[in-house]
Amino acid sequence: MRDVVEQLLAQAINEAIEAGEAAFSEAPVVEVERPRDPSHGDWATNVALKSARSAGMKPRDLAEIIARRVAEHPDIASVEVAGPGFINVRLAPAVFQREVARVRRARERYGAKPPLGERIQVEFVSANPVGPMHVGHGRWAALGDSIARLLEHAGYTVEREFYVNDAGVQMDIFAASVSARYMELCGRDVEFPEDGYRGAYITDIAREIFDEEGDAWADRPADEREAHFKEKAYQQVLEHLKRVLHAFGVDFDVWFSERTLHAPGPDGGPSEIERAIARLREAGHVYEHEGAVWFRSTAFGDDKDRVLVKADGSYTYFAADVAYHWDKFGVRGFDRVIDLWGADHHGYVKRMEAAVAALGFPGQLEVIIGQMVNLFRNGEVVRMSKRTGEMVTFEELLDEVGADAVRYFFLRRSTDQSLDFDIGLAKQQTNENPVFYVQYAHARICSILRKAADSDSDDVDALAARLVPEDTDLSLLAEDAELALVRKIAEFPDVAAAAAEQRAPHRLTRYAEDLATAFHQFYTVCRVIDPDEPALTAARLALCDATRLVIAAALRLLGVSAPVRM
RNA sequence: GCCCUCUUAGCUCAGGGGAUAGAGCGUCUGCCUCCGGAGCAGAAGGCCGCAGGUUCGAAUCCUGCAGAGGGCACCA
Repeated sequence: MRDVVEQLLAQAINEAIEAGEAAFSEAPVVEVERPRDPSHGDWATNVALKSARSAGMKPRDLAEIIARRVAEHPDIASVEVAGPGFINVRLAPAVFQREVARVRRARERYGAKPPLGERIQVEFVSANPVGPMHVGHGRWAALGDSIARLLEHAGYTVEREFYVNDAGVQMDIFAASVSARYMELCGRDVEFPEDGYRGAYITDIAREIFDEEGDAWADRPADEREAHFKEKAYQQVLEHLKRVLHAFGVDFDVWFSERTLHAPGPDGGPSEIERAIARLREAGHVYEHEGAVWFRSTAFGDDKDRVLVKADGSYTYFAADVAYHWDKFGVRGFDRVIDLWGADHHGYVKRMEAAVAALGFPGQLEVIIGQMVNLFRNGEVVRMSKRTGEMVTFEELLDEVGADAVRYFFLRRSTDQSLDFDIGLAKQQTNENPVFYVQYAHARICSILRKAADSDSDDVDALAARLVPEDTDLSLLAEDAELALVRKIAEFPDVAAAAAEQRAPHRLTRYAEDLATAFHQFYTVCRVIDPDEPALTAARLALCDATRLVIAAALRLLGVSAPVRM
């Protein structure tokens, strides 16, 4: 709706120019906004304030000229010039009434853009496959998936990717830890690795191997045993990750193994890491110093240069990441890549951006830093420590609270804000819980549709189609509460577009709550089903149905279900 | 020491350079002969951390300061 109003105003300005009423040394750019105060109309623009100088006129005089032109359009109910030179526009009810029909036609595609032909990769979670997901990973999962949904809605072609760090030292420690627990189960006296993982899940994995394969591995050489256990345990953790994420409504298109970057090329040639470093070297961004190979990242805005190959000849984690990002851009050809990292990785952003720029894709990597989750239970902090193993895993949280509430709460805060999650509150099914407030509005509408159709069916789409014919007269929707609700509905495309552009799903949670409120207000004031007023009933059912569809659309972008009953 | 994020109502937080700064919770007052009260209406509550600057206009942009959290490896 924003673009329509902007176009209308731009057209009015052009008419004024053609009529010789105004001349600009610089072409005015029209931007409209929704006034905070509804008494100021549906949309407002400051174009007269902005371009008064280039027109050589007083802002208010210019505003008057534009306003007079705009007022002639049939979609405009009224125009006024206010304050220093704002132009406030009120749209005709017919504009909003048309929007109800548009929603019911477009359904979940309401506000969605046609394909732009631009491919974006969103990489998120990417937890080390050495243990269960923790609660913070859950937040990245909700965030990454919702951002992906928003981008798809905005017309991008999106791939979701999970980077599996299956090649590093962490994996060795992991294997050694499982091996030690296994030996304990076999009754052998072994020392647990000092830096090993002490979580109970390590013992669980060891027991599973023990139950399956007995104590046969106890007498084999340690490195052979650990190599075997590494793969077994790795597969188990990967299955765990996939299962939990799927239960959370998050499914990745690609699980990218770090090992493939270290492996020799298809013809036995250099690995992807070696090729990526060679590429940087050819571009002149690599030098040697004290036996190590360095990337001159300072040339691209980093604080200091970074090591790619250590003096002992092994690659840094960063070298693998350079190769990984070469693969994203150079091999797979994404137009844009969004990496979602935890706050503890923010120091890594500059060097990664530098590497991507050096590889020839400046500005195409976007790193989003998500803040942490602090877990509470009824006001008391729940401590989480991976080392000691005393932790609430994400799976436990999911089991206890449920996917809908967890996702909604994780998405309700802005990304750069750390999040206090209270398990007790999220489980509460009361008005303190915004998820239920929104879902309740949806279920309530479904109940109205069932009642109007005198049916007990859960197929509300079919009920709505039957109850509201195509030619329903929507001009009967004229009460304040009705128009306020339609206005809120009509905001959805702009809100979804802004949320996508800003990578900010939390805007949608707020919108969903506002929409639910507008519906409840309407419902309190207007009786929907009235046997004496069949035409009005049909119009109001159409409005209810449009509300239902938009609530469902908003929740879908958040990855939260829209229940038909509660 | 350097870098990143945050600081808005009693609490938890929204706020895309604009008009009288918003929501939820909490507190107080009302609304059920009627489609789901998991609802609705109203009241009280603010030096937008502090100080400068840019602008016709700043909670919003810039600089400095203070406070909170996180990060600073030839770790991953």
